[in-house]
Amino acid sequence: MRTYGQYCAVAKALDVIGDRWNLLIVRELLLRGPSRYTDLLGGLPGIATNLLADRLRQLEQAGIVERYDAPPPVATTLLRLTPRGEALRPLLLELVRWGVPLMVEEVEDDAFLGEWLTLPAELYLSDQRPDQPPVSIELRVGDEAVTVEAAGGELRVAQRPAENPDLTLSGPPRLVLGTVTGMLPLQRAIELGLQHEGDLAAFERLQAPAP
Amino acid sequence: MRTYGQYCAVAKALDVIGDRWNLLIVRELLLRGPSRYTDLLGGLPGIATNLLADRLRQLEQAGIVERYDAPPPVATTLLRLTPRGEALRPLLLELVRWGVPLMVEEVEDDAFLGEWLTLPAELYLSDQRPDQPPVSIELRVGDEAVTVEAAGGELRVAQRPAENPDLTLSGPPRLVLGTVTGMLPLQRAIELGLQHEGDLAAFERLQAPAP
DNA sequence: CAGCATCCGCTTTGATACTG
DNA sequence: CAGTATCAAAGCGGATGCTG
Repeated sequence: MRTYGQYCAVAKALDVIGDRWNLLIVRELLLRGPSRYTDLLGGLPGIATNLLADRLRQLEQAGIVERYDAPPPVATTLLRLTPRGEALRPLLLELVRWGVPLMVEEVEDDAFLGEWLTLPAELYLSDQRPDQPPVSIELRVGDEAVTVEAAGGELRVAQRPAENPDLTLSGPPRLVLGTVTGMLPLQRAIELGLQHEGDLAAFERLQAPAP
Repeated sequence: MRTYGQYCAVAKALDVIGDRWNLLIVRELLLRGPSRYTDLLGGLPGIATNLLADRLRQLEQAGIVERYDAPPPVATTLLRLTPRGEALRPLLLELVRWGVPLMVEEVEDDAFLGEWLTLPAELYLSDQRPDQPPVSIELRVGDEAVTVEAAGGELRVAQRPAENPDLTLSGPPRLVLGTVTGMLPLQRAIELGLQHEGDLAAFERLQAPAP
């Protein structure tokens, strides 16, 4: 393992998670939970398969990822984060917070997966009206759906279509993400082409006042 | 610039700050404030000079670092963080938080600079007794000193010797850092060779209860 | 000396092909 | 499905040279 050779906590952390792709692999495992090798490959457009194999070995040795044999219905080897790996969640959220302003730029031909909406949703949305009855909102980009549910002050974000959403927002990645993060006011996003179906007031319940 | 090509905030952030050395350069500028090129070189043991020049250009173009001409007493070009660069501080602190457990391992022949104590000090120490009169503690490793001052609920950490410290703690990096982070109880650190001079109670005022 | 640029041997990456 | 094998191209670290 290549190391910076500095007795500094930042350098030591980067020795372990600073290599290219490492934090994106952690992102995928955080978002998807236990995953098969091939699922990770699918969630990491652009990675070379030998690199993924390599990095997983590294991360396993560093105690961030572990392998285990899933019981019969699945019956294959799965990869998951250890507690030490889960402990990277706050770091990932900080990366999101700092990275979101970079998302205003054009998409060109970037890859996009709906699951990538879940971290920003967790970071920027919350239940502002715990006293009100639950609401559920579906975010749609292409054929990928993310469900955001607020109930009793709790927010739950899941990577699946909603059953009876109070509101569905759909459109290109930039508009949906911009709306979620508050970088784009809802009305402005709609003017720019964000599709909506249902009760727009449901969204206001989730949106924290601008920080 | 090499990019992951993913429309995801984590990936976009790493496109900019994920390259080797980048976050350590930000660390140095956070710790030292505006710095000359050569000072950065000194604070980054192991970096190749061409890489530093390269990365500084990158960071400048990304709006994280800026150059300016210092007025007469200095009379040279200095490098400093832009507000966008300063905004990386919470991320660096998360890296410290996650990285500190890696510091229990042996030092081997890692480089060490006293300034690297300041981020952990900020993260792990705080004024627990705002009502009491101010205290000042000096941390010493070799000939490098860091001063931690608590007064009225505020904590200030500076990279210089203290004037009239209530307490001086000195010893090898592992003992001083272990004490600051609370990984090593004070008494245990002293048994292991941490030197102290002054009022040990001053330290307890700064130490937050284990989280 | 401060602030780089150039060259060079080595390692890492990324794309593709192939295997149990 | 879950990787390994191969190889060209890019990046890295170290040394050295150039310029104000």
